Amino acid sequence: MTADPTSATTGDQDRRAAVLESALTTFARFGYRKTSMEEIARAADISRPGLYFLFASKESLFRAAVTQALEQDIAAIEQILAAPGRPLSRRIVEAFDRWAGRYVGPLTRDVAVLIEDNPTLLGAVVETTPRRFEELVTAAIAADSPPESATRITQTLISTSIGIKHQTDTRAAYLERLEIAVELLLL
Amino acid sequence: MTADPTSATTGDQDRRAAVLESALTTFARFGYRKTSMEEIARAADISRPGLYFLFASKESLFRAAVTQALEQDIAAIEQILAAPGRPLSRRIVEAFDRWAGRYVGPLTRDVAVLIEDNPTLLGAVVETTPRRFEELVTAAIAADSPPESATRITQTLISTSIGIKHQTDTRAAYLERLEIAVELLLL
DNA sequence: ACTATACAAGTTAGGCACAAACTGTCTAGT
DNA sequence: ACTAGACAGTTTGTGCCTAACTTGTATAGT
Repeated sequence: MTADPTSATTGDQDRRAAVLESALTTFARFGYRKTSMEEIARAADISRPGLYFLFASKESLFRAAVTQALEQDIAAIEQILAAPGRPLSRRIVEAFDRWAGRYVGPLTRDVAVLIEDNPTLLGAVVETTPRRFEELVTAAIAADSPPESATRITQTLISTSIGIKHQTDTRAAYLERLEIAVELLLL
Repeated sequence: MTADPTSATTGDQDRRAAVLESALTTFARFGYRKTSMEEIARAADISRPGLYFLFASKESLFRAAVTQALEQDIAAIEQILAAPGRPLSRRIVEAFDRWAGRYVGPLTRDVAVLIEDNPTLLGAVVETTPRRFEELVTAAIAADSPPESATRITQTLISTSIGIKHQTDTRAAYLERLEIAVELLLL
């Protein structure tokens, strides 16, 4: 008998996840076109044919990398917003930080641009995930506010977050401005 | 004796202003580089050498066009915010509409990008005018709110406006979203 | 106070050949 | 379940040339 197939599958998925994570940062640094499969393989410490063993093509790899990052972000945001002890404004700020603040820094600040610039390469995830984020934030706010104004507060906060992302260069600056906006809008 | 020099000078300035206005829309359509002096002259219904009689170079023409537009915007915004009868939120919305909503439409939506893409061509106007806009809005809000929170409300509104500008395609959509934000932030 | 025409100097665009790099696949090896 | 190496077919970058265009100016005319 060989090794337990379940753990073997888990090992596969771990490897895939690790490759996708490093691949996304590589894509973020150089953009989709200028990132070669060789560079991705080197960053993941595997051979280039081995990379093709894990992913059928560069395009599907890119899709998987973005999808994984978005799903992990959504999962983390669900956790953050569900934490019962912390005040609402604190949870909202942390949710936005995970959603947008992560992608402000000089290194990975182009992930958002990367996604926006290649809409055809990515499936419906790019459309549905922001909507999911909006739903989560709206639900969290609706616990403390009338539900009708919760959607308006959420939409305004999302716009504000986008604006701040364009105005600031560091994650700290983004957070500072966002905290003010959340404080003003959640009263 | 020849014609009155004062009226002659005024005529010059009117012609200059009209040329600058059409030149700005032409720049907005094709960008700075791809707009030729011939096109600008044609749009202004004068000859190309005549254009050089009014402006020494393409660069100074561009600078003058942007400067004039910004100064006219600021002047109009001063008028809007100073109108005593209208409610504050209405005046704020109209001020932002003049400041940013004007540059959302499909035709002239790239004026902001145009300005941001050519920082070296433009002098300090591009830095000082947004600051002036912020000061005007802050002063208007400070009439109804504690001055300390007025600056924070203004900064947040500016960020929100930038975000909405990136999310919407039409001036009407921009206005709709902005009105919600102003209503939420001015309570 | 302009227009029309023309011109020099410089920049840009298009075409084309050729070298380099990239993707996706295969084979052999461990 | 991989790695190393190699390979075909295609895409991409580069150097170079020429034609077209652009800027700024000058001249003559009204």
